[in-house]
Amino acid sequence: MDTDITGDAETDLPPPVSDDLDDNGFPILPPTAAATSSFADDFYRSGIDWSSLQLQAAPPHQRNPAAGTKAKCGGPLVQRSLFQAWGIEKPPREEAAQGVRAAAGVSSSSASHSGTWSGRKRRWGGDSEENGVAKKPATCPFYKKIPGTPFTVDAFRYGAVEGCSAYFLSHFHYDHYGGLTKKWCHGPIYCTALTARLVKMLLSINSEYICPLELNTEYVIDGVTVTLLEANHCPGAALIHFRLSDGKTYLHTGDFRASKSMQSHPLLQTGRINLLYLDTTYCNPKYKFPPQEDVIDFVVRTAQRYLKKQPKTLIVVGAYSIGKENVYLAISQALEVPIYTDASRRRILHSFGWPDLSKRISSCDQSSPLHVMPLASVQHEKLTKYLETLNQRFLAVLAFRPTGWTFSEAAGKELDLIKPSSRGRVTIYGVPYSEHSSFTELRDFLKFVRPQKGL
DNA sequence: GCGATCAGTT
DNA sequence: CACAACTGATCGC
Repeated sequence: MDTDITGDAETDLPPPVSDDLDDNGFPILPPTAAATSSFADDFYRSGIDWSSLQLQAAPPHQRNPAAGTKAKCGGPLVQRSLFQAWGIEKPPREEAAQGVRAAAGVSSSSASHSGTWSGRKRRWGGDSEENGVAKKPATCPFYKKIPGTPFTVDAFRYGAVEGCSAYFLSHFHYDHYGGLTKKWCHGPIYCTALTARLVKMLLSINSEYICPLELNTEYVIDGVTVTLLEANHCPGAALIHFRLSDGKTYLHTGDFRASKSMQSHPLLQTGRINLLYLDTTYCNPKYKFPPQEDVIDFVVRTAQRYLKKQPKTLIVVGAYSIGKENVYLAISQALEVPIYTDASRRRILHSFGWPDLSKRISSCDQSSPLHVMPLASVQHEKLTKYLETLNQRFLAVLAFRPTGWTFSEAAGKELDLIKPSSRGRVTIYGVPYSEHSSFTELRDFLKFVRPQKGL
């Protein structure tokens, strides 16, 4: 039977569901006596879209009712191994530990997000609740709230969040802005200027709610000092650094790709992060991928090679709405050709305000051998049709899918071992170009940041 | 018609 | 395969 996680925040213990252990041995809901309010419990109970995680302090202290409240009892954080941090002994199977993902592709619903962990479907969030609990959007999960502040991050699908007077948006990807519509009226939205432009342009949010912030600049918002840092994820993506009036410092990474250069930021060098909200998409050593520059270099060399053999080759790069720009920008620069893409993407790319990108964008598909398309279009059948469309201007297609995760061991370490898939005149390369941190990058970042070491 | 949610896709 | 980030279909009003 379904339980309602949308219930009031005061509901400490939702009634147990039928199958209450997932494949990894996590309690879906604490079996009665399980007084353990472990991180995993809270995590699982809080629903959906794990957009960022809070690495909580060591001892699973006294059960903390209302997982979502700001009564975060400020327990110190100790970062141990990533697995230990969530009480995962050892991944029983391969997919075991991968999970602690932020922002799983789990949609807004309050249902079945455990799919990412176990592949088993489960429902536990029916809105139509029997016992008279008013139906409302799923409650904002605890890990999207910043304790001790009236802030949430990437929490737009819960209507007005109680106690929230400022809503932060880490970056403009659907799984993070989901819920934002032109009817938004629950409070100011803080984000980078670039993200702000996209929010306004594509979601028609009323300007009065949009509050752009410059990177690397301190703002005092509701008594909290807030600084946005470059996240190295997609254009406009930011890490959010909070300094509370009591001196506590929190870092919310959103989605990010950790890098050495990040470590030179003054705010991260103080060693004074009390609480870390981490993007752990690839929180498993099995995910390896090379530095972005290496992948870009590989893509460029490959494109050049194909063009040499067949000058009438069309190069296609797949991309989501935003992200992966550097892949096609690099090709454009190396081959000295413009970038063609459709009108809607042109509008988005121009809105970045990046002259080096804007000046290379073309609106004529015949004039450029470099086309950017939605990832979903980068498949043999669609590209074959597309090629016909272009009417003899091109004789072959070389396409890249920057996928971000590596299935083949090979691609992780030796790019030149990547085998393309060819059908007829269409060749497709999956390349491990990631805009999330790899496991080792995550580990190095944690070692550097050392959330609350020694308190 | 619109938003919210679910299912499906690469 | 598994993953992020959609996209489209269906539901409820």
